[in-house]
Amino acid sequence: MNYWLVKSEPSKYSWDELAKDKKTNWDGVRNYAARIHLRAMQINDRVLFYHSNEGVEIVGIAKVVRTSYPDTSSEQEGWVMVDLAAVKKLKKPVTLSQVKADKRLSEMALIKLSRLSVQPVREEEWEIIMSMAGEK
DNA sequence: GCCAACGTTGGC
DNA sequence: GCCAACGTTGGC
Repeated sequence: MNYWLVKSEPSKYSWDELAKDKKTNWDGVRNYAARIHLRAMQINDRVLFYHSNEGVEIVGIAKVVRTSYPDTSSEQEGWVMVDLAAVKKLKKPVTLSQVKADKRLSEMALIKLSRLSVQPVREEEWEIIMSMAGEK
């Protein structure tokens, strides 16, 4: 199983909306690096849900329920989306400043590639974040 | 193929 | 609202 992180501006699509919808198609990704990660996603991979701009924190866990398929929101060929389903809201959200403050997380794409909207998370990083979130 | 100009993302 | 970082575009 692989781990990922996706970003969303809560004013556009928040964790609460995903929790209410149960699942959603993760469309609108128009970045080549992000697309590579979308294509690599497998069913049941775990996905951290991050709120950018507002909150600036990891708020929940989602999972991949459908692997990549053509993004119908794009007029151009080639862009893809996946389907994500809500798994659970974190007991305690993990803020960007907490991630920045932990040396063990200093290699995270969230910090190093701050503009990448779909990014991989290492298993060690996942475990650290889970413990910060009070999930262990 | 280089690089300047420009647009977008996202933290603060 | 500002600005740094970075991706994309387009002229040469």
